[in-house]
Amino acid sequence: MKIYNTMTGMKEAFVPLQPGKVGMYACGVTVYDYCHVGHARSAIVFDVISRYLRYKGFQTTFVRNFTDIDDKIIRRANETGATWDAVAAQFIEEYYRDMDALGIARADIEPKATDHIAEMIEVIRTLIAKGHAYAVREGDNESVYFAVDTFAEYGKLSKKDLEDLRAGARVGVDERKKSPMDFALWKASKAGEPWWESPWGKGRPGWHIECTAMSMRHLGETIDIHGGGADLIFPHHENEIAQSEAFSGKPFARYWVHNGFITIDKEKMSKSLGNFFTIREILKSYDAEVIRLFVLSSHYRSPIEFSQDQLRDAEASLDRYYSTIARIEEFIAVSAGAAPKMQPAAAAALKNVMERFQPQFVEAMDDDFNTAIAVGHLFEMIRELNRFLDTKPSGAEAAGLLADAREMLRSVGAVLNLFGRTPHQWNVDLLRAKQIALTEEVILRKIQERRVARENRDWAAADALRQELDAAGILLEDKKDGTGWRVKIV
RNA sequence: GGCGACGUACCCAAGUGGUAAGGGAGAGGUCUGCAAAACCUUUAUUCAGCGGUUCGAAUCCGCUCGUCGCCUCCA
Repeated sequence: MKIYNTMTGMKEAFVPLQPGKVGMYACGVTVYDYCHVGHARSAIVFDVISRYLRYKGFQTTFVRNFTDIDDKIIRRANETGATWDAVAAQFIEEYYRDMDALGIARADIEPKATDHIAEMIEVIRTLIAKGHAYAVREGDNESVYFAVDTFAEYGKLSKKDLEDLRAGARVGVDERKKSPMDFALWKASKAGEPWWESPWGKGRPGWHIECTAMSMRHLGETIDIHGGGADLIFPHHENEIAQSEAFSGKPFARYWVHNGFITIDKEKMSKSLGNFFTIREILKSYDAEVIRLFVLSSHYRSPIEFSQDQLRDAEASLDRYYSTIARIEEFIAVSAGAAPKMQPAAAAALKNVMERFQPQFVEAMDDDFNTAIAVGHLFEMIRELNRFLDTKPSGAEAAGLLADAREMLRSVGAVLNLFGRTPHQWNVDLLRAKQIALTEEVILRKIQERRVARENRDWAAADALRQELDAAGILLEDKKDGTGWRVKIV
């Protein structure tokens, strides 16, 4: 298995610290607002990575944190009149609502920054003792900064040169810092801000220190995989490395994994640009699985352009998948008991694709979690299954083959957490996602009416019913043993 | 200004040395009472451009053009 490591800029063979075990930490969200599609991408990517690691047999411990204390949370609290911890609690809840909908599994450990203040203080103390950090008085309390000059390898992750950073510093230089690049480990609390008691008086943690404290507490001083969005490379992850390695003297993470952005009109989707869609907004008109497939159709490091067209593409692909599964189920129900019949060439072609399917999936995922290729193979299988069905086979052997194929798709789909529903459920859920004002009951009644009309060879009445449903967004499919319905895509 | 990505058909997208996956859209066909789905055919002698290395390059190197990201909070 190979993983692209941001640290080296290369795909590397994945060798965990302890054979068979993986410790992985992904930076989660700061809980001050609803999540947007960019957050969804990151969550989906690391969800799939952890699922795949388990699929490969690694005993995986996955930690994803919540940043529940920070300037933005405090600001939000001040704006809304709520307390800072109420804001955090609310948006953790909202986060779970969105992520649960998207099929993001809970991480094994989901720590909160504020539950690890003691660990952070311990790390900061040691860093001061080792000469890597210094306290600066601010009123009655002190702030503590990490002295970047004491960590010779600073910049190794983001490939930045300390001199360039200084020269290009765009932020107003804080007079109290020894060097402009020094960053806060601990912030003296200002009036009205939340605070914790510390050796430096009343204060609160800086942003980066929480990940060091939580990662070490839950996974040890060196972990296998540390991930997050590409925008965290600098300064967040760079600073984590500096403080963590200065503290422990050991490598902090062996593989650094960063997902690419979601863009709109080629620009990064972000709060500050205002060009974002919340997960919740998208879920008003698309099924959650559509978002998942949209994300997993590209490699996790590539930028993906967000648009309605893209979502519709993903929706059409999913519909194709579920339609094929529906065909298979129908075949098994209807034709399995019939006289055995299979065209040898068609059966051989299907068997061939089936044999290659799982190894190809593993090969794709082993190559830096290439879900785009994996999804490609999945749809090749779909095409082959349809081809086979078109040869009109029958009998138990054909049914067995199709059942095996369906099971393969299901088990591989589970790693991506896709394709988990029945075709019927997919269509029922689409009624809601597409806000179609018909219930399944009504649709079935219309189909019944149309059946009667067709039996009477009243084609005009039958077609009128078809058109009526079509106008509402429902397609009817006449088959040998009856008429089925599906939600029209696009 | 510094650093780093990326540029593959109408659209999306994989492909990091061996002769262009897959999906969508379009056109034609098979099937169908009409449809739909599905399948078949068709859409890049070519991978932003120009040079170079090589028996061989979309893949490696150089330059040019274009787009984006990070350098400040950001998934």
